[in-house]
Amino acid sequence: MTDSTTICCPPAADAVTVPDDEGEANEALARLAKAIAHPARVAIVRILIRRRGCICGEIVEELPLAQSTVSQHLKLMKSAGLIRGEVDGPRVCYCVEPGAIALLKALISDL
Amino acid sequence: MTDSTTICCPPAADAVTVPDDEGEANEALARLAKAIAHPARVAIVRILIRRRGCICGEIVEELPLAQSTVSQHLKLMKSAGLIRGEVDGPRVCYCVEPGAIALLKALISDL
DNA sequence: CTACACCATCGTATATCGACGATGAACGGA
DNA sequence: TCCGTTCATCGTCGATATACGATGGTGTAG
Repeated sequence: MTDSTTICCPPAADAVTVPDDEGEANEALARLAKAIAHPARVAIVRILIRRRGCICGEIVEELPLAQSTVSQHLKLMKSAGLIRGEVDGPRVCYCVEPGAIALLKALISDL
Repeated sequence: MTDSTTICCPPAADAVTVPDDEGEANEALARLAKAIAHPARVAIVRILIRRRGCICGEIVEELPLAQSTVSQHLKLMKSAGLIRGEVDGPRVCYCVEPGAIALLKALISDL
């Protein structure tokens, strides 16, 4: 079974909890905005959303960047809580964290 | 006439044009996201939205930052096209660029 | 067990950010 | 005209971002 779509990728986004405190909301928005504040990272997020299933090596193939550079971008977004990565044998399965995307959308639209 | 609300601050956001090309959309989203990828800048944007009128020295008073630091953040957001600044005598009137906010919201919600 | 594929990490170099104090430029009021 | 207010810019410093090649670690296949 090498079908990556069965490994990770949570079901869907449930309720989003926007922070009450404005300072916390500012920090959360700044953190998530920074996570996509680069064209390559926006492209990665789009890829992860488009293919519901997760990937990693395929991302490298779709972008004009070195493998180490893509890995760095993934690490940055993972530490920001925007994406998730799970090991599937020799490969790693990345996917968007649904709650984080929903929170980002809520924080932006509440502006 | 020192009423700053009469100086700048455009009427409202009209139609938003999201770029067709995905690469351009990625760059636009990354540029706008970077403009708010800092808690202080999110706070500034909120201030500019809350008071419909524009400000500048008042921003410095509301934030725990030096005047030069606030000026740098304003410059960064202005060069990103997120805000606008018009001279009103000795003071400068800042306000949000409605189209840019609308574009940001559209790009995020289209994710 | 060996070899390969996949990905993370390290090390490096350059550029930008983020903060501050100090200085400069523009304008209005006395 | 001279002064005070307001804001931008300069110079500096440490921290972070961005990119790459090289290396290492882990798991699968043969």
